[in-house]
Amino acid sequence: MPRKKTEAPVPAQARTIPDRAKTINDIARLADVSKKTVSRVLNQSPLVHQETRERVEAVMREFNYTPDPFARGLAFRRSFLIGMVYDNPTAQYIVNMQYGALDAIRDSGFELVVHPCDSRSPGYIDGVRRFVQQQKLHGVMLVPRVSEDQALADMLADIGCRYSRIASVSLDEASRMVITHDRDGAAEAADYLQSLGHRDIALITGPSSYRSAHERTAGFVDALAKRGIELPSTRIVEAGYTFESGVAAAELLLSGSQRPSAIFTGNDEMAAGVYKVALRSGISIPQQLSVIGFDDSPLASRLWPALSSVRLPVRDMGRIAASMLLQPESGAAALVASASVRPHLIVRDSCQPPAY
Amino acid sequence: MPRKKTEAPVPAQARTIPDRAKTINDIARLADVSKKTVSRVLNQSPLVHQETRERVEAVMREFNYTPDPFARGLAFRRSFLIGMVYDNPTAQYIVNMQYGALDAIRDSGFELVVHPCDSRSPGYIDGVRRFVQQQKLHGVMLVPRVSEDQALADMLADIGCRYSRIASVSLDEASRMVITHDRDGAAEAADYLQSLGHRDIALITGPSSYRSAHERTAGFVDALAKRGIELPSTRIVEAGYTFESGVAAAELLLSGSQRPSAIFTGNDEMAAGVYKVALRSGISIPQQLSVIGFDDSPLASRLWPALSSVRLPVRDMGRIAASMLLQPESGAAALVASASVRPHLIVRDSCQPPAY
DNA sequence: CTGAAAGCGCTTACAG
DNA sequence: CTGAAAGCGCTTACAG
Repeated sequence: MPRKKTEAPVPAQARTIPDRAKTINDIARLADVSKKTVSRVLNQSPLVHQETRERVEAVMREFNYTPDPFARGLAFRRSFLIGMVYDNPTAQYIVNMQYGALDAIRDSGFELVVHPCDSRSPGYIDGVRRFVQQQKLHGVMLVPRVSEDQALADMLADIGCRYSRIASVSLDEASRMVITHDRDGAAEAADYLQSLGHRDIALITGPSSYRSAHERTAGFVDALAKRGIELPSTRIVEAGYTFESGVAAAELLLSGSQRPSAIFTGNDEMAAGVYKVALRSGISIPQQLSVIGFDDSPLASRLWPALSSVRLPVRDMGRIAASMLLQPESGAAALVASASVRPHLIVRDSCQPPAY
Repeated sequence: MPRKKTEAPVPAQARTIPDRAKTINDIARLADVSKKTVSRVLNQSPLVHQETRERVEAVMREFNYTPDPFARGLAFRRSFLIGMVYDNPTAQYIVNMQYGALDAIRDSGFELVVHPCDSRSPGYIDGVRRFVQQQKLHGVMLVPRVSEDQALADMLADIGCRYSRIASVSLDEASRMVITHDRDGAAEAADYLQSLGHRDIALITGPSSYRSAHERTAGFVDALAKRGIELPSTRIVEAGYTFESGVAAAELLLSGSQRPSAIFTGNDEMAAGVYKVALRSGISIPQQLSVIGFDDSPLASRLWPALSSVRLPVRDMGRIAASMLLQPESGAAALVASASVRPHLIVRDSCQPPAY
């Protein structure tokens, strides 16, 4: 790739590139085009002669040129930053989602900016708005549970900020949704317990205000019903997705003389609560009690016996949600087909047939 | 705070502010000063008359003005972004550190950009350099274990990027260090076990290439020695900071007929491995075996019996490390006094006197 | 298909 | 203590 030093009658001086980062002007001079043409190449405009484009690209590559994101941000009135907005899910969930988003934006020139917030505080939507407008974000990923807040989505649409939402069911246009189908995962857990022979099964759910909790509960209850098992309301306890609330719910379910032979919990934290109550009461898992969690957090394999749990492909979810933001408006449709991810049950050592 | 509409003989037209975000020009016009003076107020220059400053600030407040970070970034050749560079510690650690950093930059106009990397891959330092230069980062926080890599720090110094390092011991100038004193935390664990009456104690360490592992080991061994207990080399097993490696190490230590009465592990993951082996072998915790972990991860309280563990104030560490980057060069000294954080033992249910 | 001019919203020299 | 000019590195709008 020789530099065509002698091709054009450009004075030597004009070819002298200072020893600092190259700018669009340097590239233009070296490629014997105007900066506007370089800009066109940068922005993939079709209005460039193939030969010209190649020459410009060669120079860019030779000098390892990347455009200044701040100059572009100023001119475009839009940055090359993707925001991730979330409200306190578990740490592993956040981190996996971040890895997924970073997978998607790697080598794209975009970067990831994080914005945790408290969706119960009154000013949180304003906080997100300031964040988005101040940083001129290219787009934001909405993670459960803020993804379920229609007022937030409305605000973003209002200010013209693109976004993608990750949720257990569709809440928006397909091009903005990553649907996780939690219902199917819960159904798989139900089928598995039924197939092992369990009939007296209990359920510890997350807070009913969470869409995911609702979906997981419905998926589990419906799948059991389909196999002829009706859960009495005494076998369904609502808890708060926390370890402590799981402990309290388990105490309720395991204290009576009529114990269920299996418990499904809306997440792994609450399953750990069930473990605590069972171990402390001398109820052995899985011999006397089968347990299934949801999330497949690291906790699941750390517990003993290792907890069977429904895994959500969180990293994939993050990758897809970020990709949706990068697509040009028109290309979003192409992604929709893959924008639906499926949970599946990871079987470990916490279940066996009931001891009747 | 009435707008002094009639004070200066400015034509009405000049006071008409379009209905878009205010710029420095709008503020200048409204405050009857030049944009340069507004810029001075923005940058806290002392070269502004007190009265002028107050007038400008009032206008800024009235119109909720915040400067455009991209325009500033372009002119300053430096952004208002803080980078966090890390190499795969546990999720909770990362998330807590992020919360701490966000605590520090809240309302400062800065934002946090995350950059996980793989310090074993050959090009990782180059990757960080591109990240820093491309985004013109204001500074980066180096989290263990990348914080221990002198080559990384040298590269950053080389390109003139400010940074702060979080590590168990001092590795750099005081103004760039948050020192976590892991040694003291491990010593506290040793003292506690000794005070309970344990004499035959074992240690599962992290990889010797990690500075934190070295410090935790040294702190534990030295504190025991100071109390007259020498650990034979057979009681010290090096593992990999992972659950699985903890299982393997525990199998080694718990298989013989001469079992130690207590085990201290370099992190909670490995302590969970000890739990697994003990539970599966019918060794009851804490009756037959006391265990102490390090990190106080969420896992610690989820295990049963709840694991005593040494807590590092990770969020504080993140807050301090980010604050150091925000200080003007001169002000860094003021922070040094507080830039040293102390671990402490959280006592739960995993230890009791040995059953001799 | 290509380019010269003006502008994005700030700052750094340089004057006064 | 304050300001007019030029510039940061890109893009948009307009010509050709």
